[in-house]
Amino acid sequence: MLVDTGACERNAHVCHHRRSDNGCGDCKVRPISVCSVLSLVELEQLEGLSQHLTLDKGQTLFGQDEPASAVFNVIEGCLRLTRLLPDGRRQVMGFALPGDFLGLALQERHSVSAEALGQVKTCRFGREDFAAITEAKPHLLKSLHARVRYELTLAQDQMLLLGRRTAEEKVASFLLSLRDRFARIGHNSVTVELPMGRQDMADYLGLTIETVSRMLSRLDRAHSILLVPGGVRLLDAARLERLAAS
Amino acid sequence: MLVDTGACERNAHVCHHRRSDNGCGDCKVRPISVCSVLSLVELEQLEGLSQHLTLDKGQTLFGQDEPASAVFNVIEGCLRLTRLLPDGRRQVMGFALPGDFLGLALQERHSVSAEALGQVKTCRFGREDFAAITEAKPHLLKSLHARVRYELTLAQDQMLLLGRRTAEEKVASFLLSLRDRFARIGHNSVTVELPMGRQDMADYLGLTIETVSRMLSRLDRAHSILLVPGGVRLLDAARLERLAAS
DNA sequence: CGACTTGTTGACGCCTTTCAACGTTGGTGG
DNA sequence: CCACCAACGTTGAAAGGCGTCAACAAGTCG
Repeated sequence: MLVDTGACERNAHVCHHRRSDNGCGDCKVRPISVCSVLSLVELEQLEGLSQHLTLDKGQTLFGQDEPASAVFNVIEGCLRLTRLLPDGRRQVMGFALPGDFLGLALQERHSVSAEALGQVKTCRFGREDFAAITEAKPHLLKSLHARVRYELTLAQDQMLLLGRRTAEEKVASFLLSLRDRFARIGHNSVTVELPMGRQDMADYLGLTIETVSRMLSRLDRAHSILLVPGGVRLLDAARLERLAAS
Repeated sequence: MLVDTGACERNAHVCHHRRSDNGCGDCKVRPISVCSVLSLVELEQLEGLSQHLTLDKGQTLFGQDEPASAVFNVIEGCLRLTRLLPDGRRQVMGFALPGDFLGLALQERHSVSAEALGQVKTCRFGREDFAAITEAKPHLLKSLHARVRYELTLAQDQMLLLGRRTAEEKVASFLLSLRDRFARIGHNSVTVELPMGRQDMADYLGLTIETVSRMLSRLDRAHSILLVPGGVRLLDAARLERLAAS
């Protein structure tokens, strides 16, 4: 379980992008990322400082307690953000989707580790570079600030869920929030993709894998959802909302 | 449980402080508050925009979902930050101590309600005024940004605690973290004051009041702690650390 | 003192975990 | 093509930790 500094990027595919066809101007996630507040001129300045970085399923972008040498925009794919207890118990702090920014906390060391749940494409900025950019561009700092504040309210939602909700409420609430997140990045459907495994869901919701499986089965039997390979079809979202009791 | 806008300040003692003996220059919590990054000149500008506001035990500073019309520095006392589920279940998101800043999330509406656990003194800034100040002073924005980022890692700690720790670990961990927080604001002692009731601790840790009471009794019988009126004396902090398993 | 709030303790019950077995899927190689 | 295997998911039975219910103690305020 040891994670070296930079280990993450050893097997990853790095690409210093020049003013080519995958520059910032063509970035798929620009409108939903922190970069949305930057002008075209500013984006050109950014291009030289960023690298594209691709991870395969299971690879680690950065590890817990590892020096935070960079921050990332997620362009494509899904990552799992986890924190470990010394005895091996694991808490998934969240899942990062396209448009999300990794490294908001920007401490000396990463407080979580980030692992790819499938193929992932990211845009990497060195820590020093990024600090200099935010220093020079107050509106970017404000955008980042707004994002952390939003993350904080999400964390509070999760604290309420972990502390005061039953297993069934947790699972129902999780499916709905995932649907909403996918909707916000353009992937709008009654069928919600589940890029993470049952164990990841369990560690996110403070449950065991068996309980998650049982609750999904129960919702399926009640025709609230339909379990499909790789995801879930929400048949009765209204009932889920009632269960989630938000 | 209805909370009117401004209801908070109806019964509170408001004091527009002028360049008197309790101006920003003499502020007890300045070195540990967000204001620590401001120069004396800037503090003078601030004084006209701030009000002192005193609450008695049980009074509400602001309520959940109430429009966020102001932000606050806590000068003295302790507040409870809570979020409510429609059915009445409650999660305490945190406790605010002197030097803490309330309203960091700075959304349209407050995501939590803040209630005084004893007599509380705060320094109030109108939302518009405060937005203008941060707009004009980038270093204040950076200081606020650093604070939210820190809050976010604290929230992650709490998520790990809520999701993956046993009742005993939760209580032990809570006592230690409270000791550390008091230490950081100058109140350094083996006897940890508990300004909140058992129910508040329970709602913070995702437990019931009975379980909190039982765990405290168990730690007391094991001579790890000594229950004293209004607080706890930590007799064997090392054992607590081991229990907390951080 | 008496009513009320807050905290403690015990007995019991239930929801979730634990332990275990089985089914399913996907990749590999005979 | 299919046997084989490992990883993942599902389901059942039993156990246990924490919640629920209830009684009691302690402190507070009129």
